[in-house]
Amino acid sequence: MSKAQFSTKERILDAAETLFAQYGFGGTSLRQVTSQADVNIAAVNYHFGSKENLVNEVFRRRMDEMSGQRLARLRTAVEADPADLDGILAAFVEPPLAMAQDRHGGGAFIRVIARAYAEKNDSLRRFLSEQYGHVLREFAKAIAGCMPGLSKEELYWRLDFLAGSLTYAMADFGMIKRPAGVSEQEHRQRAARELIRFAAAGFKAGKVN
Amino acid sequence: MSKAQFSTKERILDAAETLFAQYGFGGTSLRQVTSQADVNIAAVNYHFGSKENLVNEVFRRRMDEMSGQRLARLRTAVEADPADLDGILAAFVEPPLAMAQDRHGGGAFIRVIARAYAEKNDSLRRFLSEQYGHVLREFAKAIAGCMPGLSKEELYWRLDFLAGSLTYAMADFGMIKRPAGVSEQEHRQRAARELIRFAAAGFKAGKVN
DNA sequence: CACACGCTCAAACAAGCGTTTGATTCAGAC
DNA sequence: GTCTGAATCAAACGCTTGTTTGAGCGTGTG
Repeated sequence: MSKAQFSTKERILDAAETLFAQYGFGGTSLRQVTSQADVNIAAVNYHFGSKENLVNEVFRRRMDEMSGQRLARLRTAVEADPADLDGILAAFVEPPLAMAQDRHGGGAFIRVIARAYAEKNDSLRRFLSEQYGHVLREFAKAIAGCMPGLSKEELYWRLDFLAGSLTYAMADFGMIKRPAGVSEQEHRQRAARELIRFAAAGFKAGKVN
Repeated sequence: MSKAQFSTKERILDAAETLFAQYGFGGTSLRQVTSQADVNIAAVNYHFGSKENLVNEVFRRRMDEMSGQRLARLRTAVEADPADLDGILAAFVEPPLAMAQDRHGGGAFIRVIARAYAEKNDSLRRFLSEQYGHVLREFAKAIAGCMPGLSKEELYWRLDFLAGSLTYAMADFGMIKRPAGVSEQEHRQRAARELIRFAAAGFKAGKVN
């Protein structure tokens, strides 16, 4: 957090990430960002050009890392046992949840993703689907390998449901609150286990009708 | 939409609902609302007192209806067969989905709910949990009746996952798009069936660990 | 030393925000 | 006819927004 250790650019990105997670993109002013980053207000437009560019940069910084982790874990899971659905779902669910509990780096980033979907920023969503859509397709392929009876359509429905549950859970939108006495890390790990269990059973459900 | 047919208050509520669904609460200005409603800007504060009050009223108008439908369907489902989890989940899932496809009334309202969670408007969330928290508790009780082995904690986790999937699906956040040639009504019904199937299997999953 | 360049700063910019004001309109009561 | 009170209106309020400006800083090069 000290001014000496991190560059102005990094401090702005960190502050923006935290505040976007808390208040959304539209709900966060550049004055909030620059104040928290201990930086002059003009620095944002100097380093990023505009607020919209800042939003994109906040994403780019973390998204590559997360997608890479997901794909790497997917590959090792499939190599170990291509029929292990739980392993595949863990590869999908755990990197974002791990990131969510990582305090130093993008602990807030996960909530920013949820924001992005909720605010329906079309240009941002297009950016995400263009840049990272192949990750979802990889997972769909792997899951299809586990579940030969499942139609492609059903598979995508259920991936949507999983993504919804994950987003919701990660953003603390729901009723479940971390109880006192339980560390945040334990809470996140519990969430991952519960979600994997829930989703695995859901994916294994018989065909509708 | 004509000025003669609906009161100023109703026109403001309709316009606000539509715009809130599209741009969020913070992203919608009162000038947008009053312009779309063909009403003077001062009318909002005259009839509602403040923007925050307007937001609450947009919710109150539809939420009572939706909660009533959910509870009514829950009661008949439990009376018919207290062990029928699918019936209980249908009582939870179908009223909002039906509302989402109702073009005349709150077709936009469902997305407004998703917004509400995403924007983490604390006062609004408090309002919702105070006014409509008992509905969730009723469902939790009914589901617990079906699933005697499930701990209260796990039950709430899974309700959160269901709510996440439902919100996500209703707001069209996901990848699944309605194919050409499929009516919106068919699409919504498909969504309901798929989600119930998915969630029922998830609820029936064994304990974690 | 002098010049140049990357960077930071206080200050101002126009535009938009939610809200308030005070005048005006208009139907119904007496 | 007069009075009343609800409803609507144009205009302005003070404030915050994202962005721009131009001066000034410090560092490294020639």
